[in-house]
Amino acid sequence: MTVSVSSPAERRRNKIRARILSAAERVFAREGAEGLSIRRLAENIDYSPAAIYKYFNSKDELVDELKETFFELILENVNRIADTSTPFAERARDCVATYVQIAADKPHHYAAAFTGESVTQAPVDGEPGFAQSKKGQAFMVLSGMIAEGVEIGAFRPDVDPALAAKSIWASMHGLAMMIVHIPTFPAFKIEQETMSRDDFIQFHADQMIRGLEVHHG
Amino acid sequence: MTVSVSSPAERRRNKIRARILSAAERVFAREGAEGLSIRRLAENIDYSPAAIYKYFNSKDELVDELKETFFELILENVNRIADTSTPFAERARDCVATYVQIAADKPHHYAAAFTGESVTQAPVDGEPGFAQSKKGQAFMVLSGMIAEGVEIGAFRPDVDPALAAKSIWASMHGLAMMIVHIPTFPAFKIEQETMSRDDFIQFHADQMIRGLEVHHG
DNA sequence: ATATTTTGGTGAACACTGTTTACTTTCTGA
DNA sequence: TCAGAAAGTAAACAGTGTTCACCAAAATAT
Repeated sequence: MTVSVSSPAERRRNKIRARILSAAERVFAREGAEGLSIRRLAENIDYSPAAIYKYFNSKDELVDELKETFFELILENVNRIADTSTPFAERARDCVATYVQIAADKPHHYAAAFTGESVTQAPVDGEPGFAQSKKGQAFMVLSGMIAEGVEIGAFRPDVDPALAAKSIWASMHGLAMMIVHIPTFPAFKIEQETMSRDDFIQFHADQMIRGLEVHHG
Repeated sequence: MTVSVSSPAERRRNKIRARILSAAERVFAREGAEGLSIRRLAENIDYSPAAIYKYFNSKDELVDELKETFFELILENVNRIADTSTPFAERARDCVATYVQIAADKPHHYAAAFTGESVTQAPVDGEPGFAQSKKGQAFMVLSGMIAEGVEIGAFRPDVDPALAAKSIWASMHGLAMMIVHIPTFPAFKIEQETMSRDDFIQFHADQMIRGLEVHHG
């Protein structure tokens, strides 16, 4: 084993890999996976199309890496909020809100992160480490927060945190997907008089959390 | 104008159109839009690829028709349930459950119905009749049911039906998408001990509705 | 310093895709 | 019967992801 953790050749290679990813990121953010063609990408970075295959085994692997770093971004933000000491209810809402907002900011990333997940295709034995994936980690943070809510006494004592987390995650996901696919959501363009997107996100988060709260009528 | 509402030529044409759609439906259900190629489709029905363009202007238009009839299926079922006289709470849950279940049955249809909706692309002026589309009608049914819930007194009097409907629709949509993209949802394959899918759908529906109910503590 | 192997890069091809064009055949309406 | 429309087709265009044989340069080993 060499003593230097990264040889010059290795660093040079990583640099080019990063340049490819960076160029890919730019066009992917605007046009999604369909719009990102190997040939166009190669032209952008002034290489031959085949060269890219020296750095990535396939286009799918390349965009997988884009998706993973995207969820890393979500995870970082959500985690940062989850660790603050603001009141529990606010904190929970803020987590949901930033999750959805980041999704709305990079719609192609978010949609692809789930869509590409192989519709209907059987999981490849145990799923390649959902718990390890950034997506899985983001879910764990959410799940942990809900457990905290139960401990604190903010939520009904009979809620199963793992179960409730899945339900809330689904609801969050739904709102994110709606915004991603219907750019004007929650408006339908017919109606002019509607709540702003940010307000609606808050409203939705409240609605979700209300389902877990103890009924203090 | 001819006296016969459909000439023999016209009927023949519709028959072939239907055969194309039927063949397309079969492969689309299994492999989605990507797997459905004009050439394969043409081979299935024993025509030349170009022939299909005498019946449809583009592949997109063809699959749009598949998606629309799919949402027609959802609309019919949800409508049928909404019109029964079973207790309100059950009825509401059943609507959600069947919506999600039909989505789970034809994952490619459901995913495509939203995914193809043009991510991030500006709506083509007023959206081509969302209220007229089967999707829009399905939303109206939901919205109506919630309004009914408010009148009945089952829901808090301060809920805006249109707003709540959007929130619930988003939550429904999220669960449907989760199931579509993660075939084992709500399990993550790591954990063996989990609630069954149907039970989870019920749980999720309860959770959503609880957010609207009056707090009878 | 020389020989050898690995790496980075390429042009050309393969097997696909949706779509269009020019052309022929078939059917239909007057 | 005959003009014109409709139905159907082969071939090509312009893309796509990917692979293969090949070459040069750099890293490694002798």
